[in-house]
Amino acid sequence: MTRPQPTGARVERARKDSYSLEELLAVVVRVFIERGYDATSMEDLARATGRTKSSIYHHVTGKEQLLALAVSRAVDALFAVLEEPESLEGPAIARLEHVVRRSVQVLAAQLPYVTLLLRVRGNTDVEREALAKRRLFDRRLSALVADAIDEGDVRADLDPHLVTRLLFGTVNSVTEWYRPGGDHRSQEVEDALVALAFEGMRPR
Amino acid sequence: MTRPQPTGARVERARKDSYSLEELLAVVVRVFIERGYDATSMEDLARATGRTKSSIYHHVTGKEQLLALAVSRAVDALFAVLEEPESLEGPAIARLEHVVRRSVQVLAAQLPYVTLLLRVRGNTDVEREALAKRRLFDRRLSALVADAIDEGDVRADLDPHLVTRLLFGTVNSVTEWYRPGGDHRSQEVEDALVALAFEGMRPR
DNA sequence: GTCTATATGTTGATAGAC
DNA sequence: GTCTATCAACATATAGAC
Repeated sequence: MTRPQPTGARVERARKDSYSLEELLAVVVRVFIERGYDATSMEDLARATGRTKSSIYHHVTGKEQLLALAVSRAVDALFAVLEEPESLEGPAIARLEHVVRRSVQVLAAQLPYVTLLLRVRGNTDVEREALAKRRLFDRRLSALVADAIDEGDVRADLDPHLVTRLLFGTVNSVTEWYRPGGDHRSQEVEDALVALAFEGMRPR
Repeated sequence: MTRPQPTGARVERARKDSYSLEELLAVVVRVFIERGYDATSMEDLARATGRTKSSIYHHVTGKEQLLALAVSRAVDALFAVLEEPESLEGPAIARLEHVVRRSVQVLAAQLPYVTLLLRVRGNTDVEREALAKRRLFDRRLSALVADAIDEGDVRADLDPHLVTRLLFGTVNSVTEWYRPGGDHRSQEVEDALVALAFEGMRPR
């Protein structure tokens, strides 16, 4: 979903533009999350980046494109997980565990972008497209859970869709409190989440 | 947190005002959730309620008070759960299960208000106060989980705070997809969530 | 308790100088 | 590529008639 660098342009120029946009986006996303996308004005973004509104309009067509660029990073990273060999081969239960683990990793590594993706509501075209992508992702996960039930490795007494929703509700909820360098490390969260989801809270 | 009806006023009048505000609030909260609090204009609310902006200003001091009224309903309902006898007496594991079950019930019964509470970000005083209440609630839950670990009924190999966050992250994530009259009934969600949280996905 | 009309500020976006 | 200056649209909120 993200476009590769224009190969024809002078390398010096392309590199500089790209860096500029990347830098801009990092700041913008931080503000979008802090204040909410809608509550954030272009003036806020100008202040946060130390530039003027006009300068931002030189890089992007408007506020909505900034959102589009940000959520596409999250979407790309999450869908890439589904294409990894470990997500495609082997018993469904192992594929499911891999997708859960990698989702937590992506969430931690791309925290601002994933957070923004999960907060999208559907007011604009960009947001509706992002929601459509999320639904597509959910459908892939649901199939994985259903397969794991068929193979006898996930309990069959619960509705597969419900299990999917609760499982990835748990994964997604991590964006609400996980902070790099905070109380818990990414690896610890990943292990605890998998342990709880697969084995439960009670001692065995 | 919600004030009782003024007992001195004429009953007819008080009842009508109260009903009016309740009716207004129900519509307002629906729009807040649909479009997001910040993205919702007073004009949007006027249109949705079939009245004018001025008419709304006759009932409340402004947009922020509407948010305050809405989130206080959710806060009140959730804190009431913590004061129920089953939340205060008996083994910690049983108290924990009760709070989880009742939280899901409250979430389903007061879906719009709880949804709004969980989406609050902290831009205004009202939002910051709501966030403070949520932190207070979380601390009570964390103590419950810690007690259950001490009593040997929850596995001791995971950090209590982490378990709390994942457990109630799962509960809260239900607002993202649960709809009354939708695919799953409230009771089914409650049972599945408790089953997964306590026993895990794997067959025992 | 509702309305129309309007004050006052802020928004996203553009024009044009440097 | 950044700036200042500005626009038209829209925001919250209020005044005052009915």
